[in-house]
Amino acid sequence: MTFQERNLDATDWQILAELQADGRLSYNQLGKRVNLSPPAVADRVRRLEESGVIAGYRAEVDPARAGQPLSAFVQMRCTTGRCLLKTTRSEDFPEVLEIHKLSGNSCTMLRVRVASMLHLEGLFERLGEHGELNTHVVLSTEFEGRPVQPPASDARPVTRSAGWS
Amino acid sequence: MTFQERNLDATDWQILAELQADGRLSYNQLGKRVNLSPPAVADRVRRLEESGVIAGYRAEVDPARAGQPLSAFVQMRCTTGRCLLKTTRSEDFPEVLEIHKLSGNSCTMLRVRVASMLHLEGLFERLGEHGELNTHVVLSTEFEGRPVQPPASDARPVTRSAGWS
DNA sequence: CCTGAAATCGTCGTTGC
DNA sequence: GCAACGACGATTTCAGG
Repeated sequence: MTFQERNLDATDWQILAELQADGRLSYNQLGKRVNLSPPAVADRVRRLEESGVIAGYRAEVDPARAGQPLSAFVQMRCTTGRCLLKTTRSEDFPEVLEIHKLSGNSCTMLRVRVASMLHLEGLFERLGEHGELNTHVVLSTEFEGRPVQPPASDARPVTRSAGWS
Repeated sequence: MTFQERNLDATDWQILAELQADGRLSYNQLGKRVNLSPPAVADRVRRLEESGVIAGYRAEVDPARAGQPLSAFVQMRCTTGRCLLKTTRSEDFPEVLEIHKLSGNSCTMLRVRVASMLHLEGLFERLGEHGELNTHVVLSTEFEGRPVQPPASDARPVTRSAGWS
């Protein structure tokens, strides 16, 4: 699929907001909230799906209530030739929920989720084989999963005079 | 709601796996995949919802295709009395997708998402008012949103002899 | 937990603006 | 090109065993 960025109007963003809040809204209810007929919203939603803006629909599982209350961030500075991304497959580390390549000193940023401190310790030991770790245990999460929102209309974030400050 | 951790059997985990992959599965299709009748799976799903294991159903929006291709992690070391958590409301920073309180040196870990480098620069300047920043721009994301999976049956991650190594 | 029937919803083709 | 109307098919839900 070619990567074309669709032009989203206000109605599209309204639809995205509703479906990010409740992915199981019927086209009937969704149509009422955005002031469109059910077939009209169905058409728009289908276009959003086909263009990839809507990547899918997921049930959100509360990890704590599913028996995995501990999470952490792990910055990795991979040993040359032993980078986690190249020497292992994702199935070897089911506790790793996300892997991001970073700029800067750290090679990658990992997000992990485990059942207990014992699991976390064991995971850190296994990850340590692949490089230098910098771990941050999450004490609590203020919020996450905030919906993607339309960019601010005043697109210019700061006004500065030319030259160095 | 009291925080009771439900006992999930193999069928529950199977249901959770399917609904995390596709949150819009009908009870008909879901029943076929887990070998249950539609009313039976509907009952199980309803119990999972009411117990909070299933926190909700969300449409997953691809931020890049929605015009916000840049993301970053921000570790904050809040200035005393100016902690971001206490002096601002979340609406003041719509670019912040997640806020986690951390152990260790950093006060909090933020996950941010913006439309351009100019936005990112402006956001960093605004966040800088609240404490010391340590920013990590994401170059690419290997994967994220991996589903919550059942804990491994061999719950003991490592075997070690007593005493210091 | 499975089988049947009624109500609701999604889908499709058509028409009108 | 987009939105509203109407009929068919599927799904959800409730009753009973």
